[in-house]
Amino acid sequence: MWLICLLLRKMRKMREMNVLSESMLEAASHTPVLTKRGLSDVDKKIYDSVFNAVMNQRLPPGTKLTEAHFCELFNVSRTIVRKALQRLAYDHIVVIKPNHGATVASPTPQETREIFTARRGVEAAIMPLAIARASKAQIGVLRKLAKDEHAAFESGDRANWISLGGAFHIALAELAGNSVLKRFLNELVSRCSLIIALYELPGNVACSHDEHDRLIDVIASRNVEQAVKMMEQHLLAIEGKLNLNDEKEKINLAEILGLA
Amino acid sequence: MWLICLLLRKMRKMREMNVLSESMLEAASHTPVLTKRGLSDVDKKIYDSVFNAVMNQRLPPGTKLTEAHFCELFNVSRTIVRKALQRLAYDHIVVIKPNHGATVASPTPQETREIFTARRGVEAAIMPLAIARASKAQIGVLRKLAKDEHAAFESGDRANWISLGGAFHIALAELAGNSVLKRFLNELVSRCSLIIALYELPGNVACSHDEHDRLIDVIASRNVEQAVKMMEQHLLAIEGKLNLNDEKEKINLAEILGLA
DNA sequence: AAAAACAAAACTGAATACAATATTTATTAG
DNA sequence: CTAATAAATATTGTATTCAGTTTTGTTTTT
Repeated sequence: MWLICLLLRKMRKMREMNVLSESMLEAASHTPVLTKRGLSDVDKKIYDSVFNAVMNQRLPPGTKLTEAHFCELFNVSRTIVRKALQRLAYDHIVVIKPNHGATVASPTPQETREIFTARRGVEAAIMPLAIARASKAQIGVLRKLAKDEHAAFESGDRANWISLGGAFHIALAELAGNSVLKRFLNELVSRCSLIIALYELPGNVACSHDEHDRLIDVIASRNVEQAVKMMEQHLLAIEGKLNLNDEKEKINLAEILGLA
Repeated sequence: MWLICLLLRKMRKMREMNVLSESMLEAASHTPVLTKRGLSDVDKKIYDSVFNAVMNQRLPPGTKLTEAHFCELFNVSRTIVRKALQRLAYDHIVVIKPNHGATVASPTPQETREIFTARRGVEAAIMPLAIARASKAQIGVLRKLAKDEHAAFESGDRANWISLGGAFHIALAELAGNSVLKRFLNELVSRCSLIIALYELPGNVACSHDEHDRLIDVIASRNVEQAVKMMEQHLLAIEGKLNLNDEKEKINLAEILGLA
């Protein structure tokens, strides 16, 4: 009995205490020490490096991000590292607990539902603006993105494909020409990427290629009402494919231990 | 001729270089040095103090916020002050320019339009959620807020009245039960308060008391479609009362100098 | 007298140092 | 050998220090 207890505790730790390995952050150091002036820029590099690693699912949720580690990797003081981590925390990519440092966020099912609800709202607000400003050329850009996404899917590059799926939505926000909504969507899309990494049922697809294509068609036809509706359906479909029962953890632990 | 030039330069400086005076931040120091442990909390105090001062229009847009000043006021090191200022910058309450420090944000007309557009979208997303969860008691809370708002208006306490006007919308977001949308709206409402301070035509009212009352009626009747529409109208009305011509500055300078 | 150049002060940017807290490892009693 | 305890280590929180930049004030030059 105590053995199971011990194992359970260990399992929980293993899950929560992923450790940052350098391979997770694509070689971002190699700072050629050409920082002419005191100008920083490095904090942005750290931010992007973590952000991209999370988006591409190289940094799994729960991974501990130790400040000192980044100091080595980027050759800066903790001052800079902390700045980057605090910004990441603000964007809900990482979570900072006082005296416990930063870890990659792992949204709960409840949070997930809230995020998707918010995203539906924001994308609904974006759509009419995007349609109003969509030129032939810009629709071409969207089509290009959908094509790339399809290619990534075919080639089996799952991480890249998820990333491109997000890029399509970001491009739409860009098109809308509202920097506030774009920033909101940016946060939501990246958090959704995190969520998909956490909750997507294996073998399932997050965002089918055709749906984006059909969305582009409706946008091109400038049918606002239909476009908004289709976007909502699209997002509901993505959410529906997640495994969001709140008892995920329990179930997993049970099956890992070969019980039940 | 050079005198006019000099005056113009001085005027511009006066406008942009408001100086933080302690009276602007309601007595927030008085730290009884009871910080038992290293636990901070102070950065939140600084954040709130600035935030409230901006919301209540005690800190006008453009005011320079010097780090050292806050160090004295709150008896902490610049580390803490910087953390608070960076968070404020993230929420677009203040703007940080490299090597120039933090100043209270002064949104441009273009930004203003984007903020209001975003706000219409976010509030439209919030409304159905709020209606779905609105109990009798919660509607009572809304009515109480509207009443307080009316009282503040009657008593001529303009700052408090604007603040309460925002509080009504925040309460609605709270009711919706979506923390993400609530956070978005929080940012938008506070930025709108800033904007009203900057752009509202004197003698105009930002948010008429009756409108909130009528909104509550529609919410109580659970008519989602009508409520969304009314909210949109309400926000458009607020925006419409602003003086958003891009040449505001030029005009003001000219009339200040008594020319034209 | 106006403009330019220089000097001083104020302020921000970033690294380091020190203190507090958490986590791990070692130790010892049961 | 387990469980509890204590030391050691690692990590975060905050203050201080030094360096670089901007602003301000003064002097010098034309």
